[in-house]
Amino acid sequence: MARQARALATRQAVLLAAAEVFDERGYAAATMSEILDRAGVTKGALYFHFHSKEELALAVIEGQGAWIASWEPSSDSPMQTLIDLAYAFAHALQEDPLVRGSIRLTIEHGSFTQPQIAAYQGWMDLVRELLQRARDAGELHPGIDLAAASGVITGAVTGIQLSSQVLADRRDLIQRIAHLWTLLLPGLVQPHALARLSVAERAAS
Amino acid sequence: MARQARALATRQAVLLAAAEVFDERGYAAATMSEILDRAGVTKGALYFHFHSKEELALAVIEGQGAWIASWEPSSDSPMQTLIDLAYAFAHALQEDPLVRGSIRLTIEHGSFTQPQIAAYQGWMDLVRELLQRARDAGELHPGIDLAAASGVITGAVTGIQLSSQVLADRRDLIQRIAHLWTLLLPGLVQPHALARLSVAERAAS
DNA sequence: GATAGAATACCTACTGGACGGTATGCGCCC
DNA sequence: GGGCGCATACCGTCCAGTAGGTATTCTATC
Repeated sequence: MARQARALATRQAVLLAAAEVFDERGYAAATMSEILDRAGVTKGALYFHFHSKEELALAVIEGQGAWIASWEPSSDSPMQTLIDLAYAFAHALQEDPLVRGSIRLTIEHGSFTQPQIAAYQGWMDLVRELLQRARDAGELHPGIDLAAASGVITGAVTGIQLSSQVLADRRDLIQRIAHLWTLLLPGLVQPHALARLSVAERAAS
Repeated sequence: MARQARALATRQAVLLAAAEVFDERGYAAATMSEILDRAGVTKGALYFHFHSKEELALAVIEGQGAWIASWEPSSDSPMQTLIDLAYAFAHALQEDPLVRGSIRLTIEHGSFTQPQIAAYQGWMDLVRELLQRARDAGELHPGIDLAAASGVITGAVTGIQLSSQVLADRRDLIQRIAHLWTLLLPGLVQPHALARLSVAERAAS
């Protein structure tokens, strides 16, 4: 382990640089040279750790799963947890290059289809599970289609994130998420539950 | 006009082929050769009509504006018109290659930023105007922020379209749009108006 | 309504550069 | 001293764009 300390550092540097470049340019327009330069690493070093551009991209996409796995649900009501998740994700999109790059690669379709679908599915599963718990807690309207609702929520967050990125470099992302929840919750949760939810972002725990 | 008949045909063929390839591959991964082949046209012909790859892409993006301009609002309530617009757009995404390519180029950011923002803005303006009329007609909840709502709606449609594309090649797009409206309308319109709206797709006029 | 000639529309062959990937070699730590 | 981690130089390919020539169609003049 110790002898790999340097190796691990360069690997991380490459991964970070790759995520940044993929985020800014997209997969096809990203060049290995730019990743090299930004990581401050030579070609030999990069290709020692990642055998191809595609493998590198897949490693970046993995970052998404890592973020989901590392996310800790608040000990609040399921619905409130879902709301908080959206804000936590929004902040990750603003600050964590790996998440940013990962999302862009997931959204761009063409080369990878398989892992992209898996990444999407990871999100939908998480949202759906929270919705399920919200239903069990009696927060949701009766008759809500959980699969449909989780599809709408993930899709809407995806799109809102995207338009915020194109129009304002994600600076207004938090606000837009707030607007989304404001409009979406009345169709989702029962009035008594709605009254107890804080739609705006809450202070980080 | 008559003397340009042939020229116009090839120009259209190129534009169509370009839209298809851009839709399938994205801007950077799209090659002029593939566009050439698919259009059944030679390089000289293409470069006579479009002087660069970028110019070609911009021409495709224009298709979006053309679609908006050619769209005719139904003579129904403003809110119903907005709902119908989403379905009409969904069908265009399923069937009209120019719209498909146009959307992908708009969503991919990087090279064009300026025209992309304009395209986005066109959509938001249209949605906002319909919302304004809906408010004037007393359909909306009081206190709805029109700018915020139009941002949420366009963003949500964008993202839902995208996830439908990645996950199911847009086959379930109509359904997903229906789910979106089902969840979104209660937070947007007043109960008496909601009762009069048909959320599902209506037969084409 | 034929003819010249001038645009217009298109074709083919080519070029320079950039890109992803590789081969080979060298130092440094266990 | 052996393999892990990295450096450098190089290769083949592909791509956007161009140069220069050719066909096609319109216009003008008779």
